[in-house]
Amino acid sequence: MSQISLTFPDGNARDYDKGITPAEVAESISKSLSKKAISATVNGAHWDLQWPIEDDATVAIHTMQDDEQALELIRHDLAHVMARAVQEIWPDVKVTIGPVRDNGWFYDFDRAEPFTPEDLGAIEAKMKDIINARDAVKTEVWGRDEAIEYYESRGESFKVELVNRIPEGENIRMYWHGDWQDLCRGPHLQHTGQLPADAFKLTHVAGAYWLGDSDRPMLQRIYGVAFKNRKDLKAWETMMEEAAKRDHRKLGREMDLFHMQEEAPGQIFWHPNGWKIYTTLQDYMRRQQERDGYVEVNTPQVVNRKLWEASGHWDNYQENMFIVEVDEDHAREKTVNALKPMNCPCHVQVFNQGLKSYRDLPLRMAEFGSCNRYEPSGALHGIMRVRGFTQDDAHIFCEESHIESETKKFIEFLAAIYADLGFHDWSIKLSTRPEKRIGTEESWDHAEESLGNACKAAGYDYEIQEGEGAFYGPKLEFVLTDAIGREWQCGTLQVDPNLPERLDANFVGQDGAKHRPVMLHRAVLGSFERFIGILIESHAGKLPFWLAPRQVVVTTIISEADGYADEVVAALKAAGVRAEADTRNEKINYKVREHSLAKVPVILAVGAREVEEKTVSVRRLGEKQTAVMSLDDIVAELKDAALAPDLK
RNA sequence: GCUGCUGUAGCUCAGAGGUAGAGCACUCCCUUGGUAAGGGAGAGGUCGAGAGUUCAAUUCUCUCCAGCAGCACCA
Repeated sequence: MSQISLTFPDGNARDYDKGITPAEVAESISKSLSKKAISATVNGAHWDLQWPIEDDATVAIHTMQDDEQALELIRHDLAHVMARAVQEIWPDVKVTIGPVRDNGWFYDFDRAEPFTPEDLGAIEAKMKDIINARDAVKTEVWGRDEAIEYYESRGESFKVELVNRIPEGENIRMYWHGDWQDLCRGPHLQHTGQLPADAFKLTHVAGAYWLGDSDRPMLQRIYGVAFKNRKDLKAWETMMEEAAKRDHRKLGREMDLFHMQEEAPGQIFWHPNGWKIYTTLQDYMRRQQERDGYVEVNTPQVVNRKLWEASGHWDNYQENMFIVEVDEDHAREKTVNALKPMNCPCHVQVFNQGLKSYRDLPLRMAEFGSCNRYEPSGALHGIMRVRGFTQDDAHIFCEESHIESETKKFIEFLAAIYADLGFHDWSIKLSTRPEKRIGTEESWDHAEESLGNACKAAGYDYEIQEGEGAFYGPKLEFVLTDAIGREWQCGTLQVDPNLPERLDANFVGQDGAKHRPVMLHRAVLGSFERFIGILIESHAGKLPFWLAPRQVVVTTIISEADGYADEVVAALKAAGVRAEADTRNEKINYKVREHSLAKVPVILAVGAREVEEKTVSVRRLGEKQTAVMSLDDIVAELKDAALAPDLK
């Protein structure tokens, strides 16, 4: 038998028989390692302990100390254990796929009856039995026909399809957890006893399409989460509770920001408090855009379908547009309009008025564009995904040669705004040409290169999303991370040579001939509605002072201080601070509690002493201590704090 | 749109085949109290909408609407 040389992480190499498995390697090193081993990394690939090694390789044996591999295996093996538990309880259920995802896994099942929350408990209990049984995991490579015959004989039609989808030349790997069998890529643990019986939880059931295709049958997906130990599971539960506390729908009600109701699904009734956030943010954005060389326009809401046909939206998005039919007197046919789902075609109309010269480019045309899209009912989510929204939209009409410099300028613009808004952790994704596309390879090369170069020139790295671009051009997506680590795609920049072509936009070049401009669609916040939702959740409602809708409440301790409270409020208002007095006949405890819950950043209390000394007792949100300050000092401080970051 | 679940007072929720209840919020009264709920009284509901079963429906059935969790979608 021929020998192979295995190199270990410490640099030492040893010769072994060809075809040796990591399990045997571990055994050769030490008894305890062989017991603790969970998997290996062989030449960079995550490797099952049972898979043979055929050539010289670098080998690292993993134990539960290696978080990345341990979690991957725990979650993956639990997916199998759950599927086994389900089939042991309900033998007629068909199994499909069960990958690792986020903090756990899911597994999709085909079963006529829906799973109930009580079922989840029963499955969990059965899973614990399987873990306690410490059943060995075994694996074999099978031939395609053999595997298909096996699954057909068991009526596992979804597995048959999966086997058929495995590309030629790839191993068809069969796994057993005890007697229970599944088709699986692996790797897996040595035995189910290596799983933590107290660190997983089945979270919920939901429908999911087979292979993610809405034309295919809907299966039942059971989600689970799993960690290395109970402590980590608890931490996850705490984190989920924290996220629930931050839910913008809950905070929106508690802070009296907005409401939504049945008669206008997917649309927002902004209350005075919420609208204050909105307008403050919009005023800020308007100042930024003016400073950065944009011109602001405003365009119609209801536009004849002819324009949408010309732009191509009618063909692609008719289903998602609000159609408005107008039956004009004496008209043979109704006029068909659509509420605008986006602003770009209208912006091209503005561009097309009058002759444009190359000297006019780049032309940066901005609009706080109110759009309406008939989003599928299941997509709606609070103010984050709505049917009526306003984008901080702009289109930069430019020449191809401007793409790079305009993109760099935009990235710097966006970076400054995110920083002002308190988001310092964000990243860029570059989506490149998809399979179905229009335009020449040269123009794609140029556009993709321009976007990449612009990122580098602005000093940012980017991640490439192969084939994720729009059919007409590549795009950048800007993803920010919020205070509890969740990611939100907000900003975007898309290169579009198509729409100017379709809507016949042109400019007179230096050569006196007509040329086609390129459009860059771009947004920083995305939509105000969604962005405000993100702000609320990221700050848990405790917005930065300048954005807080109610900045100061002056509470009285005794009614004799009412007049002074009004004086304090007047002084704050004169300084541009949003202040109100609370002179209700309630105790200070009561008032402090109420305004704290409403997330008012500063509570000023005034009683006999304050009236006497012309001071206020200052209590800041989130702090227990209070401090006495002179009226002049607090007004000066809050006057500054109330200014938007760009006005300081 | 699809699967499952939910819809009772402003909010959070309980309830039962015989037309409803709690806490908080609200109004009034007492209380002037020093930093996260002082006390008392009162008012408040076509039980999401429509149809069906029934002597009787808010409760059971069906349809619709909306919401929630996923999936699909997101120009």
